[in-house]
Amino acid sequence: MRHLKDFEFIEGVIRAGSIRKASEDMNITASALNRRINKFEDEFGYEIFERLPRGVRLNPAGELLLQHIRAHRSDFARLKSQVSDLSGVRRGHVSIACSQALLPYFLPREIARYRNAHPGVTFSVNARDRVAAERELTEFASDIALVFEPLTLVDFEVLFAMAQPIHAIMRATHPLANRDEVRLREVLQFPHVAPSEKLAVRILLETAARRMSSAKVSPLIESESFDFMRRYGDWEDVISFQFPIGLDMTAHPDLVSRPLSVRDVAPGNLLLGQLRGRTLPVASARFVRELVSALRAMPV
Amino acid sequence: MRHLKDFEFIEGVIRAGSIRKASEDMNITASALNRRINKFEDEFGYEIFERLPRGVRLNPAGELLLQHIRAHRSDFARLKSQVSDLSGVRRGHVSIACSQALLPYFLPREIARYRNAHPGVTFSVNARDRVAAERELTEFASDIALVFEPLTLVDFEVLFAMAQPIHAIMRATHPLANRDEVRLREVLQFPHVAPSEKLAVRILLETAARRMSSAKVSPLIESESFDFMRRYGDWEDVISFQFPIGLDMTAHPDLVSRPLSVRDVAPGNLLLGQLRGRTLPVASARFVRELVSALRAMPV
DNA sequence: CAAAAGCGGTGCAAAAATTGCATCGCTAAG
DNA sequence: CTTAGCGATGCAATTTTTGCACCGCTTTTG
Repeated sequence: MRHLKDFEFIEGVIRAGSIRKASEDMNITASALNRRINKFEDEFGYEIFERLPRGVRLNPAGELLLQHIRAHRSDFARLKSQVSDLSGVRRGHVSIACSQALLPYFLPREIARYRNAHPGVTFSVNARDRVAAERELTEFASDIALVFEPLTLVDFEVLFAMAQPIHAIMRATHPLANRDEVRLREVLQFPHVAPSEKLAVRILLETAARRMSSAKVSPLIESESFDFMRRYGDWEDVISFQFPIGLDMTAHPDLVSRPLSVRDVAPGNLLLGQLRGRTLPVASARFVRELVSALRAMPV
Repeated sequence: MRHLKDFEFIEGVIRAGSIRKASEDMNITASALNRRINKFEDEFGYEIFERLPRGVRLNPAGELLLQHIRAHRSDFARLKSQVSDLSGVRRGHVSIACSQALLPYFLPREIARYRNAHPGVTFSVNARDRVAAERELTEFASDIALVFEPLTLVDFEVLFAMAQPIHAIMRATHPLANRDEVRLREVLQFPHVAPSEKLAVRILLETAARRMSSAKVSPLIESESFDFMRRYGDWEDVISFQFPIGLDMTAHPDLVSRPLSVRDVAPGNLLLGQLRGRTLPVASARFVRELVSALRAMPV
């Protein structure tokens, strides 16, 4: 597409930090690229780059332009998706930034179901913490986010919200395994592992523990990977924590999961969201509808 | 701006209805224009025009593209306005579609006040009936609309609403001139003039009259111009109708305006609105804020 | 019913825009 | 103080776009 060429070059220069570096990445001479940039600034009426001795950097006007470029690219993708939709092709792409808990069971199941009905639709799925997920939305790098406890909510438009209590996962032989729910103070007295500070589970646990004098989160092992922590339980008798949407206990008959009492620990808020004010591509919008009804139908 | 060139040509072809006609309007040969269109369709991946024996017409994909073009043009204008704003230029343009009642007093005063603070900002102000105003918003031909009783409200995002009772304007010597408010049945028994069917005042009057058996709107003169109707009162002793925001009785000491009783006639809803979901250029957005506070401060 | 008028598409050469190469002047790192 | 890396620029080569003439087609018109 002709019009987007300039935009691509500009983004390339931003990424590379200098015109010369960018020119190597993009099969073009530095001089030609330089002239394109200068010409664009001329026609645009304002400089968008600061010329530094070691390269270029966006000035405030350029920052605004970059935002426009990203918005335009996404709009254009949506247009194409609408057009191919009305020609019956029913194609499209959905990009999702999500919490780890959605990766093993929930999203594979839902995406498979959706692709069964719409085989032309492709997906990108990436685990992101709550900060990164919000940033990806604003940069139009992801269409939708499905994360626990997003941080700022400034540009995050909530499409669906759902509370999930944290579950403690332990061996079926564990002393606490026969309870219906477990108390935080109890569970922290046993050896346990916990996710790292930037993950919602840990934050909720810490917040709850701070409210109690004698309780303290002191994990034997800290990790960003819930997968790792669950598997570590095969080797040592420890308690781990996870949201139930990330669990399928039938696959592990020797393990049990018990909810932490909501009297102790606030449940995590799973939020489905998009960039505020953005109109999603049709494929993404339709998938969101499916997700919402699937989440609604979830057992609590 | 290079990227917008294709879009301009496409819009030209849509306007002209044929490539040849458009080519005459736009200083380009038909063949060159034809090739641009074909090339664009190639790169876009879909045809956007139906080829008819007497010209071309948009197909559904083209309609979507047209919407995108308009949105993009407006976005780009907003970007420029933001950029010039941060370079301290404080320029911009605000286009308004409004009811006639706003033309003589309210908008001139508010625009003058605004331009006093921001001399770089220019305005387009055009009287439009409620149907045309909504269409202009969707076509990005106007940034904001200020109209009585818009029709569909589908794409009309209400930014501020305010009810105004219809006033009857008569000579100070008129038999009804000493009332605080007048009843519809009374006023219709005197010679009166009324706006035409597509204007909100008339619709409200007709709706009210239909609810009464004996009352009927039977104007001596019908006009789309409130200015004309008011001036006609200089020559014949007739009652005319208008919203108070369009009146300044101090300028006409021989005339009085009396509200129609709200028991008889529903007040008109003056709605300030924009295209739903659109982000306005900074100048327009700021002017909207001023308008809202001015409307809020209006005496009822 | 045939001629005319109007339409979109196309081959080819001229014109215009873009690109690559060599090189300049500048600044900060070594 | 040298040097490496940067953006800018003059000039020629190359690619893209345009204008002209003309084709095949359909509808209008006399």
